[in-house]
Amino acid sequence: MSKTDKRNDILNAAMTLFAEQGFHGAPMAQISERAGVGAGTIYRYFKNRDVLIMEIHTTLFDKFTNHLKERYPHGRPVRECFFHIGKGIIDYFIKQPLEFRYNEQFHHSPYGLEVRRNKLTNTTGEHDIVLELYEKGMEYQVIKPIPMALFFDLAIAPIFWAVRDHHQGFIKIDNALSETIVSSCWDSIRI
Amino acid sequence: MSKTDKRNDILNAAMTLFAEQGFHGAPMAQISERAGVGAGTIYRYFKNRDVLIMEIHTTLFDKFTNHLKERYPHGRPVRECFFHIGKGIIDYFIKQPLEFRYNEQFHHSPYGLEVRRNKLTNTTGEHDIVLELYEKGMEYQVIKPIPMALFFDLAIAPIFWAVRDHHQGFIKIDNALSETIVSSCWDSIRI
DNA sequence: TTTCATAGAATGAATATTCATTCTTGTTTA
DNA sequence: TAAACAAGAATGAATATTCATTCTATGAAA
Repeated sequence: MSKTDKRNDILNAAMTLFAEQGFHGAPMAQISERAGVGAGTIYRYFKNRDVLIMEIHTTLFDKFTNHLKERYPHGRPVRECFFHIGKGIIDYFIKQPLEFRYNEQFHHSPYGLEVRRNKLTNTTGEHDIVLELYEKGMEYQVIKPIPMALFFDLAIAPIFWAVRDHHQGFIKIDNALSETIVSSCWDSIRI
Repeated sequence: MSKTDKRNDILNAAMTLFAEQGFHGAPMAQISERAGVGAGTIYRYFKNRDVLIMEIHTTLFDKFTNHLKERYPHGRPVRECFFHIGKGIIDYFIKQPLEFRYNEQFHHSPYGLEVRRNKLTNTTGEHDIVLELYEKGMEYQVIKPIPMALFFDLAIAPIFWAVRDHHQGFIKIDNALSETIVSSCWDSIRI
């Protein structure tokens, strides 16, 4: 087994256990067991628990944003871009329950706040498609004149809550309902 | 000091510490210290840690719903009722940062899922004003025909996210912005 | 009024457990 | 053979809960 294999096993095991049981329900011993490695081996690949948690996040985040960027309708109207993103988020996380749960855990932990803070304050750097959408929407005056953070809240919050409800069995999101959700979010931000 | 005083001291100390440091950042010893009681005393009033956490939630929840029910415009149009609730939530949690943070912690923990499950499945029992609003909206066809859980998601999620952003300093919610937020949520659910 | 007895409230040191991290020893690879 | 890798036992710190003991308030007895 190659070096990267083992590293991946650890990442996967940890992601699954954190998703299923929360950060505090998954001790390192359990992670190592599930990954099929010794407890000490984890520390050959990750300095400590926190680093492991952050590493999982960046790995998942990259995978997720790559998915969103696939077939992204660059240059098309703001509304169309918004629908691409909204439905893309739903599609992705409906198919990936564990990644979704990991994400939820992460963003409601101290780690998550840090990340969000960087995201919202560092306008420089990373080329974020949602941020770009906001700026374009403002420029062409197709969305309400509201602060960027609020734009995120209105546009994204119901989507995540709805996906959560789907996974918890409160609703069943099919294509039609997905359309309804994104369309409703659009109604809340469009002028 | 009366018996209820001491119980209240414990509830308050625990609520504050849980809000500030999360459930896992506040050991019982710290709670007892802050409450000004012995470590063992907590266990005279609460069977164990979990019971304490649940008890805080029900206490806060009662307080919160009572606030929402004050001057509730019974019998008025659905839109007006919705604005009362939406702005009521914002007002309340802007003024009560600690209760808000406790709430967030709670609802993103295993305890929270349990509570929400009961809420959405037990249609009998508690007389919930948001539920009533949903049914009335359906009846008069002033809101979109969507599942109840999704109604919650669209109507409430951005409000909570926005309040969180306010407390984290990303936006500043004044009266005007509060109106904008609730109005935007309304746009997403109205027909 | 003062003294004593009692209930039960309160305490916090002691206990038992859990868990991240390190260390020692053995194994594989180059 | 030397160097890197892996395993899992050992360590020590943290922490929820318990429980033997102390304290306090009330009221009866002297």
